[in-house]
Amino acid sequence: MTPETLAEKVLSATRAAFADLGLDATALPTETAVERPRNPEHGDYASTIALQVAKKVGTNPRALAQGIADQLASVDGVAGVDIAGPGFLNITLDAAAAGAIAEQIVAAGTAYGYNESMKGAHVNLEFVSANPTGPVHAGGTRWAAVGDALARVMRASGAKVASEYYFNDAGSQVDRFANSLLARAKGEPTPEDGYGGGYVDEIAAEVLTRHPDALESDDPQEVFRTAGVELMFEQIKTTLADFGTHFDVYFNEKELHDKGELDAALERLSKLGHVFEADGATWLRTTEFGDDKDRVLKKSDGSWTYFAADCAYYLDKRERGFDKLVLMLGADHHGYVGRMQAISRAYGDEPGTLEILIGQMVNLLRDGKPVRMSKRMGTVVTLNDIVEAIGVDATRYALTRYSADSSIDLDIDLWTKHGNDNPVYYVQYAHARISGVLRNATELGIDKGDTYDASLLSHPRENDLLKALAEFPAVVASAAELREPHRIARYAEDLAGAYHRFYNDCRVLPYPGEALTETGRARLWLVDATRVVLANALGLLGVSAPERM
RNA sequence: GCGCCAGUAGCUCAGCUGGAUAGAGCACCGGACUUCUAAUCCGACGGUCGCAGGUUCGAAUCCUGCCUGGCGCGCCA
Repeated sequence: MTPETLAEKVLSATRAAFADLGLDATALPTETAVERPRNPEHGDYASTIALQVAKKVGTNPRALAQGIADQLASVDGVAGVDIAGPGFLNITLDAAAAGAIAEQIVAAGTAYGYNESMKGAHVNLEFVSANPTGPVHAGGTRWAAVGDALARVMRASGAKVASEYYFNDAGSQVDRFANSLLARAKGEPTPEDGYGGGYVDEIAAEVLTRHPDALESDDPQEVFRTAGVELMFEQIKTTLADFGTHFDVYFNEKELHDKGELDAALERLSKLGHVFEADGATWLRTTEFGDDKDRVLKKSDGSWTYFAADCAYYLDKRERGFDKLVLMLGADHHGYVGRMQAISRAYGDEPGTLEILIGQMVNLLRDGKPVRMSKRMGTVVTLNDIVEAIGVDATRYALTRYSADSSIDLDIDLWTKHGNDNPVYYVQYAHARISGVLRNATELGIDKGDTYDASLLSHPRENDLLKALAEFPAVVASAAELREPHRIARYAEDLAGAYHRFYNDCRVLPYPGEALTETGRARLWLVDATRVVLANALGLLGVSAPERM
C-alpha cells in the first residue's frame, strides 16, 4: 500500500467516524497525508488528522482518533492502529501490504515517481541567461544545475515545461565586449570599461582565424562584435551541453528589437494606460503595481532601456502560450522582482503568472579563503573550472543539494581533495552496490521470477527501505510544487542510507553452495526497486547512476 | 534608510505549508571485513534552533520587534 492510498483510507475512515459521531463533515479537509515517523514505536505511518479537525468541530481529539482508529482497523492491509499523545494515529501495515510496493516500482520503472501534481501547467522556465560576454561563471553554474533539475522535476510532475536561456546580445555590455576583443586583437591593453581574462584573447584570436582581414575591414568593431558574440554563444552552449543542461530555447534579445516587439510592447502598455512621459523620457508606471519606483522604457536620448526589452520579452513568452513563467535569478538581481512583477500586472495577468525564484550566491573558497572574483580582471571562476576540478556529477550534486535560499560556500580544495566526503558518492555507491548484486545474481543464474511473497519482507531494515521507496512520488511532487529540487537530493541520501543499512543486515543472494530462498527472492525485488528509484532520483538531478565504482 | 535571503551540533547544512524525544554528513572517540563492493554499517560524543515577546492543546516552523552576516536599491546591463 502506498502512503497516498493509506492517506485516502484515513480520510474516508475519518468521514465514517464523523458520521458515527454525528459531526459536521464540512469541517473535513479534501485531502490529507500521512507522515513517516522517525520513531519506530510510532508505527509505519502516522496521521494528525484527528488533531487537525477536532478543534474545528469542538470535539475531543482522542475520542475522535478512537473513532477513526476503529474504522481504520478493518481496512485491508492495516495491521494495527494505535492512538498516542493528544490524538496521533499510529498505523502499522502488514508486511504483505507494505512489501507489494516493490513490484509496483519495478513495473513502473523509469516512470516511477511521476505524478500529476502539475498536470495541465504550461511552464516557461528561464535560467542562467548570462550575457554573451564571457563564460558561464560560478553563479550561473548553480542555476544551470538547479534550473535543469527543476525542469526535470516539474516534467515528472506532469507539467509541460520549456527551459529557456535569454541572451542579452543587444546591450552596451556587448559593445564593451567587442571593444575589448578588438583591442586585444590589435595587441592593445584592455579598455578601462572592458573585459579582461584569457578567454578574451582566445576569442579575439579565433575571430582573426575566421576573419583574417577583420582588422582591415570597414568596421572592425562590428566584425568583432558579431563574430565574438557568435563564438561566445557557441562556447556557452557547448559548456552547458557538456554539463548536461539542455535548453529547449535559446532566445536572443536582438530578435525582439529586429521584430519591433519593443514598439509593440510599448504601444500595448500605452493603450492600457500605464505609460507616461516625463523629463523627456517614456516611463512605465510600475509603482501602480507594487514597484518602489517607476521605470524608464525609452530614455530621453530615444534609446530603449533594458527594461523595455524585458517588457517585450515577457509579452513574447505569454504570446507563445505559456501560462506560467518561472524566472530564476541570482540574489544580486533580486531588486528586479518588483519591476518584473509590475510588467506582469500591467499587462493584466493574474498574480502568480510570473514567478521569480531568487537563488543566493555561490562563494568559492580556496584554502578556506574566499576567491576574489572580478570580471574585468578575468579572475572569474567558470563552470568549466569547477567541473575540471571536481567533475560534472559532483558539481551538479554539490549545487543542487542545498536550498536555493542558502548561499553556498564551495571550497574547491575540499571538493577536490576529499572527494570521498562528497554525499554524491554515498548515493552513487548505493546504486553501484545494487548493480553488483544484480550482476552477481545474473552470473549465478538467479532470476527473481514473476512474483514474490511480499510478506517475507518483514525485517525492520526491509520495512524502512520499503517506506523510503514509497515516499518518492510525494517527494517529487513537493519538489516541483515548492520549486525545491534539493529535496530530491536529500531524499536520495535518505534512500541510499536505508539501502546501505538493509544491505548490511540482510543477505540477498545465497551463500556458496546454497540455494536461493524465497526471502532472498523477495529481497531481489526490493533491491531492484531500490535501483529504479535511486536511478530515477539521480536522473532528476542530472547525475549519473554508475553500475560500478 | 528601505527591501530580499540567511542565522539550527566544533564545521557544512537538512527540517520551516504548526506535531511526538530537533536530524544528516564531516571532524573526534570506540566497535564490525573468511561472507552479495568497508566509498558501508553500528555505538559514543555533541544543541539557550541568533535574542526577546506573542498566537495555541502544541512553535526550529506562524506573527511582531531587535541583533549579526550576505545581496540589492541607476534614463547601467
